[in-house]
Amino acid sequence: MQGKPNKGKIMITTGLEDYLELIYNSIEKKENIKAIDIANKFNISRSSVSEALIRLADLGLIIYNGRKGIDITTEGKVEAEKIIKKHRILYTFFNEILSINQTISNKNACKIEHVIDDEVIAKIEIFSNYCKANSIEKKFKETQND
Amino acid sequence: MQGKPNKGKIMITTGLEDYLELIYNSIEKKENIKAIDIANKFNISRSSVSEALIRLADLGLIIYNGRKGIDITTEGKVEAEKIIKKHRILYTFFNEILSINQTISNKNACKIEHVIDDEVIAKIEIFSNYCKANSIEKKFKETQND
DNA sequence: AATAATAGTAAGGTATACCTAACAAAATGT
DNA sequence: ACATTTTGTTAGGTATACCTTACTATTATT
Repeated sequence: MQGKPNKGKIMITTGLEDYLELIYNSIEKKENIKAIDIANKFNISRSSVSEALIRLADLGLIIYNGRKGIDITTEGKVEAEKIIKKHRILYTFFNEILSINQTISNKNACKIEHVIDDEVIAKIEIFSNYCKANSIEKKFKETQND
Repeated sequence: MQGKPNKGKIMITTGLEDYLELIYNSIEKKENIKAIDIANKFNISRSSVSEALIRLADLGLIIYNGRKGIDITTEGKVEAEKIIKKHRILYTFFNEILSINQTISNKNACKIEHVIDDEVIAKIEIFSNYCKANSIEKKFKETQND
């Protein structure tokens, strides 16, 4: 039922997706991400990260050379960007349309981004834009205060 | 990272939640659900269901006596109802507000219901009602056809 | 340069969620 | 009633995602 990576596609698990996301973001910020940073961020052991990085490298998503550093491949970037885009769309919907605080919006986006289908995400994005274009989120927020 | 049941609460895993949901719905419909029905529904083996039912019974959510039948406890009902409510709210939002077809709406509700927080679900419910009360979903749908 | 601290790996362990194969008990068909 | 099929259980196996402990290699401190 679980853990079974989906069909043919690359399809990595929730955990690996999270680690890849962090690697991508760090590299974008020109930060030199190391295995231990991932361990600290997600509160998992160094050895678990070690294994996970080897897996991501096996999947062709990163280039990993131990202490020499972690780099992301083109394919890895594409995957990471997909996840980050989902995250951003969900976060925006929760925070800006539903007026849910940043922490909860982020936490829920983090979990849902791994399971939601592209079609649904696409619709949420369009709908969020529609709401903003028509100030629906403002009108909705007003009904919430009374 | 994964599979780790959350904090103190009852907290069962995605798979167990799905099975409990089916058990609850079958009992509501006065159907006599058996282990094999669960196996067929979720495409898993009889032995996996056997284990899962023992686990649900250990958690106090069902009463399981092999061939003698599956029954749900009060606590199990409460848990199942929570999940089913989340499912319903998500399904309605996807299908009626975003105009996503029933199959995709259902599939995504099935996955998200296990990870979304109560606060977010509550807001989605209120927002869906607000949309319907103001025919926002109809106006949105019109912009989609052009 | 020598020592101490940090970072990564390896080995071995746990728990979960599946699986198949073999078996036993119960339900069903004739 | 007897044979067949169905259903559930057991035993043993796989893969994942964690863990701890011990070890090694590198980096920093003095």
